[in-house]
Amino acid sequence: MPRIRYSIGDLSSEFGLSPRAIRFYEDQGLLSPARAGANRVYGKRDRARLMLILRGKRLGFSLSDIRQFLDLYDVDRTKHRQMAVTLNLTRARIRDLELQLSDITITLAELRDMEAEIAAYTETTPANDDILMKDAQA
Amino acid sequence: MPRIRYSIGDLSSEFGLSPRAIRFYEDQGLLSPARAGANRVYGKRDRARLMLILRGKRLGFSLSDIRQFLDLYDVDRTKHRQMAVTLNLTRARIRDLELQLSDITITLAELRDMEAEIAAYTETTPANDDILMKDAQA
DNA sequence: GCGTGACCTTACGTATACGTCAACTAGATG
DNA sequence: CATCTAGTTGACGTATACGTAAGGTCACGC
Repeated sequence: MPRIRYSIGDLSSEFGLSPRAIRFYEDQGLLSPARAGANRVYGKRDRARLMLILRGKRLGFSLSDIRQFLDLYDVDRTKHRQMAVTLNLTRARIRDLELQLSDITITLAELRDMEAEIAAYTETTPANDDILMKDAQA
Repeated sequence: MPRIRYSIGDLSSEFGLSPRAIRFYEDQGLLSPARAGANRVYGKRDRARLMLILRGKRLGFSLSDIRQFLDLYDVDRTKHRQMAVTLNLTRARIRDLELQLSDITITLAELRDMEAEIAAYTETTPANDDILMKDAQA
């Protein structure tokens, strides 16, 4: 069976984040490891929570979002409230990302136009005119 | 012919940004309006620059990026250096956005999975198990 | 007894783009 | 004259997620 006690360095190197970051999550109330004297001692549960945190981050949630479902994850035995909250946050996040997606798509199109025009310009090398001014007119 | 002198309030309300923002651009070296006493007086050129700034922002460039081509825009008569720099910044930005795009696409897929699973879960309402733990295992 | 490594706390620094006072001045208006 | 409006500068506040000293503790090995 796997180890069940980890130092901050263990988790740090296992997951490739700084000890500072892990302590920061604790400051923010996302973790609360046991202590051996002054040293933090993480158990299986703490490690699982850390994995949830990292997953949440990969999905673009803020630490306070993550704290929300992490808190519920502890308290709510039936998991219904947790599920509901998580679902809400998830849907909100999806909406965000969908917006970003269309923004980025549009912006990319503009930038590619710009790139093409500049490239064409610098190849033919006329002498004057201004790409950037294109839609910056009154 | 259109007006050729604008107060900070004129530009502020025309473009829908705060006077504070406009002064901030000046602090950052993006603008340098004339003065009438202590008051800022913006000319046609300043207004054009402000439009370039806003366009740059829409395209997601940082103010320091924008300052780069704005600086060159003034000095470089032939525009070759400006074009080159702008082209580089544009291509870098395109790479950024392409990365973001794939990140978002992937994340969206994950989130939609998550949403579906949670929704299914809360409908059938079993009693235990944990969606979030899905890939948070050792 | 001493150096080393891993850990600890406190607390300021970083980046970005402004927001938000505070305190003051100049010009126009009633 | 009093007030209102628009403008000015300076400086601290905001949000996020840590980085980065600086200095101290503790166990281990030699």
